[in-house]
Amino acid sequence: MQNATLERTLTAKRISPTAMRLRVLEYLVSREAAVSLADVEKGLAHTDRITVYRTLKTFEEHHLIHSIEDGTGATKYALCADDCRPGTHHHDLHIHFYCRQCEETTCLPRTAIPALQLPGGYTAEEMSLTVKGICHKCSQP
Amino acid sequence: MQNATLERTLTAKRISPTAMRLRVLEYLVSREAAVSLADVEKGLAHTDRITVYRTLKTFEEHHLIHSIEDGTGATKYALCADDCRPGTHHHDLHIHFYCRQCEETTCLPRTAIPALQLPGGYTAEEMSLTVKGICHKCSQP
DNA sequence: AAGAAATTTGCATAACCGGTGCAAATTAGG
DNA sequence: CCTAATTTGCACCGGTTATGCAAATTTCTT
Repeated sequence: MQNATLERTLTAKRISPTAMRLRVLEYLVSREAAVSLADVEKGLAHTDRITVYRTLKTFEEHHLIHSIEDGTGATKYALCADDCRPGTHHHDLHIHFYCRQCEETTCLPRTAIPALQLPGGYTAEEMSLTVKGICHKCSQP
Repeated sequence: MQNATLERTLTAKRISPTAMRLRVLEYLVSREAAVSLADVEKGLAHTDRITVYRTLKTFEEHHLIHSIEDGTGATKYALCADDCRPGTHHHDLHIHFYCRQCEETTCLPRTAIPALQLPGGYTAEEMSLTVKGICHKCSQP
């Protein structure tokens, strides 16, 4: 992806486009599956783990990425959909699929979570639905 | 709860009723919300963290309790419903509710997860749905 | 363009959670 | 009651998340 495009992606979310952040974002868009902090650290040479950690936190605060708990112990991160801006941010209202074969976690944006009827008095603000199984790539014969 | 009742609960799941396990189980049934390893450690005096850890693992293996990832970083545990025995164990197929006010996680067994239609090629084996918001206790005026 | 202010980065360091190996203590079995 | 198996407690390890602080970079102002 063009550097100018990455830069516009950051400024659109009101994130100062520093060299570090451009590198992390470039890595994120190059990966299809959700990535962990360790993944980014390994994928980018000569980077400080703490800086990557804070970069991801900044991205998350500005709703450029969202975090995923897939049960592996390490928090994963994935780019938000384009229409995921503050105010209409739907808090990851899609399924996260963890494949126990390839051990990758992916977002399934086209699979909406059906509306739930919570017991009286309960108010839902966010929800996360993680499904574990075999993904379509690993199901190929 | 009577000690004999606790003991029967353990033996029914084929767990040897040692003193340690009876104490941990007594603590679990006394708590309404899901508890973390640290909670049990703090709730019971003169206990070794590792022993509690392994006790919880044993309980989980024998389907007496199930683990919950509520996004707080620490794994929580809650007693399984009575009909949750091996074979018909439904892998926590109910909603887990995390209240950001009281910071407690509870099971909502009467709120079933609606069936999902996954994209082609994907096979679901387990799933977990965690809802974050305000619980009925913290909604009281 | 230059200098000051604010932000970002990198290093040290630590808290916390989950986990393993091994020897002592406890429980179960004959 | 004595032996074998299980359980418990201590020492210790590793990974992830996190904070404080000084240096470097970026942004703002003149």
